[in-house]
Amino acid sequence: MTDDRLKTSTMRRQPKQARSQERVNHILDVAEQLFIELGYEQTTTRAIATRAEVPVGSLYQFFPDKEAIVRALADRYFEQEYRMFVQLHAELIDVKIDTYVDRMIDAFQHFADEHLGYRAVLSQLIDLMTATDASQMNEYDQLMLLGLAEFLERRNPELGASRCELIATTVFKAANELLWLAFTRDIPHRQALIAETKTLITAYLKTYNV
Amino acid sequence: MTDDRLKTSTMRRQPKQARSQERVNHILDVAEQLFIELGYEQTTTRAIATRAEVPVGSLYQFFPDKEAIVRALADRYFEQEYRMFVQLHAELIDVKIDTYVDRMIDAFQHFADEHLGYRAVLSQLIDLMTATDASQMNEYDQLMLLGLAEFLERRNPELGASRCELIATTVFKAANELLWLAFTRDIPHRQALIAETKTLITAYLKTYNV
Amino acid sequence: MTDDRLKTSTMRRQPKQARSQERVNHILDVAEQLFIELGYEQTTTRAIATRAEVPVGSLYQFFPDKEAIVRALADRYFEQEYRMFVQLHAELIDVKIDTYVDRMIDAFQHFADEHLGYRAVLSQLIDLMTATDASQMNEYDQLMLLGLAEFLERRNPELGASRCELIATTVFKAANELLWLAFTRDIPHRQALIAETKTLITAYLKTYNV
Amino acid sequence: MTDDRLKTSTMRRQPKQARSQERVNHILDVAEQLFIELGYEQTTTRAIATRAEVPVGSLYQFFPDKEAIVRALADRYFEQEYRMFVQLHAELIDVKIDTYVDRMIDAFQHFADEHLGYRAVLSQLIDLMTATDASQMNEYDQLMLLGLAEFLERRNPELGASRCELIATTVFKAANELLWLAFTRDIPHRQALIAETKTLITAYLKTYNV
DNA sequence: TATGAATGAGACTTCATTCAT
DNA sequence: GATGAATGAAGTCTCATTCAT
Repeated sequence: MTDDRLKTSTMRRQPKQARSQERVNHILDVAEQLFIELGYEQTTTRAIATRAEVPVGSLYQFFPDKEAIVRALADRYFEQEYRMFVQLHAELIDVKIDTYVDRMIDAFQHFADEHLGYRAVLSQLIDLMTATDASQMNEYDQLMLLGLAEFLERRNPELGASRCELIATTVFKAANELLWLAFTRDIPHRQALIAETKTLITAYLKTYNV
Repeated sequence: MTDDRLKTSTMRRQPKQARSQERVNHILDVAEQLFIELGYEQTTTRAIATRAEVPVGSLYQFFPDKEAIVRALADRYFEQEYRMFVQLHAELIDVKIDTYVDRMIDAFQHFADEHLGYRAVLSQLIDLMTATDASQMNEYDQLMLLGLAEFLERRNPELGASRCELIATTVFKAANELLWLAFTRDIPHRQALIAETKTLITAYLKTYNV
Repeated sequence: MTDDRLKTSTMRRQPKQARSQERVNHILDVAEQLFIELGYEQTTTRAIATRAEVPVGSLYQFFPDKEAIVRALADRYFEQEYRMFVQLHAELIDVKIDTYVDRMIDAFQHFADEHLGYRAVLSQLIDLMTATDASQMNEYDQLMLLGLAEFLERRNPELGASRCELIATTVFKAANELLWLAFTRDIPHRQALIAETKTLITAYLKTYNV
Repeated sequence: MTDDRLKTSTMRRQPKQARSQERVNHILDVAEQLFIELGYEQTTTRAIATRAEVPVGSLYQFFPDKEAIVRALADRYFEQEYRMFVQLHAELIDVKIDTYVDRMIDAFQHFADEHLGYRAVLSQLIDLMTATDASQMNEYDQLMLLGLAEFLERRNPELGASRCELIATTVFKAANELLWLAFTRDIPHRQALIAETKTLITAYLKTYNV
């Protein structure tokens, strides 16, 4: 589980100076907000530039095109989420499965709570990928998945690596979807849905004695 | 659980003649294909019209605008899916839960197999709704959900109606997401993932003794 | 001063039956209303047909194209206005000029009062003519002008025919414009403006001892 | 009577550089010509752009939409006309009324002579206003009107301000209309009509001892 | 004769991206 | 490097008119 740094291959110029890095982050913040408000297609590069108070020309110095902005935004999310996971995972390495599930789900929910643009950006990212390649997970998701898989295998070595990956995938996707759904509900329903999610995942994992 | 009528409020003119109905369906088929290939925004009304070999004007005779096309497409999916569910649900009313889950999931997978545009269309629909109201489920999904909830309550009346609805929601969303994921995989992985989905759902429902 | 009948050269088919004539009039009524509400260009032939509760096809049976509708409408106005003028003119043939001006202006104002579409239609007519030929007066206006000119000449034969035509033209145009302006004002201002118009015209005509 | 600034609120971007200002003027010149030739509705933005040899995009950089072009054109006229009036009015402040009328009318006729698009543009402007608010005069016309009204009151203070405004309005409208009419006539008739206009206005004003 | 679905040219406008300054 | 005016292809949608039924 190597600790990767932010992939920046999508950026035109790696800002060397702190000042530029700030600018890039500011642009991303603005873009995130606009994507949430208007959606990707309805958000114009000019709108981003204007709201970020940078000239369009400058924006294009950091990002080769509009698509690069979503990608950079997604990268930023992935990295943060991944960091959160790695740290919590280390803390929970020895607790029993109910606790692991409980704490993890709470953590992811908390993350989503604070990153409202995540879904808007992600769904756009999926659209962009559809147009080109296919639905491959991003590197960080992959890493988290492997982290969970290893964890499961360590707990029940009989399962084998590939089976554990499958289980991890199942857990991730199911939990992820339900967490998103929870977000669209009011607080009481949200709590209930999150509790169910925990029940679902725990029941599943228990069938594998992990 | 009444058998509802095709919602056509999104259409400008309800085609009365078989000829026109055919045309509308053909337009929807073409639109579906293009949405899959290019995504909603990249698909132009002109492209739809051209590929469907109808003049744009005709297209606009049936659909007031581009958005109405996605909505009509979604309606078409929802209705078909719902019909499928109702019929199968009736057949499985008395089988044990493992079998119910097994057969249902197979059926939904089969449905998705044959309606590749479903997801592309749905995700766009979500974007459109975000712009206006919020993430409310469509009528048909709602009906299916209630169908499942009633089924659960009949099996274990102690759960109560609202709890059963929550469980049903959880099941639907989790299964749905995993099914979509399965779709992006090659056949062997897909089968494995579907099997896991069944395990997941069954384990969950068993905790409720249904 | 021959009494002309409605010019119908612009109509495709001269409705022979009373039923059709009614229909044509109804279409014109509706068109008038829509031209007032929306303007000529914004009024679609379909809108006219729909509101008139006739099929578009039928509309095109009476009018070769959209332009023909404005023309027919204008003709209708001209004829009515002309009739009004002829009758009043006969009544006033011997009164003194102040009275003539007073009564005539009141009459024209009354006419405009009851034909709100007049100006909308007329201004469109002018645009249409600009595109083709030029600003020639219509036949009925011409007839009214000659009527007034003859009247002036009879009162002061020294002026001569052509001079009287010039004076008549001046009177007509100036009065007409001010009457239209009066229309855009609220009632008190309107009354004042009409009084001024009478003063203006009377003062002018008195310089010619008519 | 302050000398007002060019109203440019209708323009998207106030061209700061001489180069851009030239471009805007050129676009307006071309638009004027096309409005004269074809009328407002028949003149397409593309046609304007093409004839002006600018890309459509550039046109839309200066004008938010087609309507803004007519408005800007009208503003240009109003301002020029107003300047002309102010200057001449100052020169004629002490002459007797016959001379004032004579010189003013000649000046307005001369202005119209050189601005053939004026009427086409104005009549469209009226249509546009009808759609929104109502027939309110533009600022410059208002200023000219007040200028004339003050002039009249100074000459005959007994009339009072509001009465003088009414007289000024009457004079303006009547003269304006006849001038436009004069334009549609050949030179000899035009001269005659203009002479009559002077007679009309002078006779009228003399009834007020100004 | 009556109908109204069908047609498709073309209108207005937007916006990602470039490049001269 | 920084700027933002310039570009023009392309998108959505309208509507007068026709013509098969």
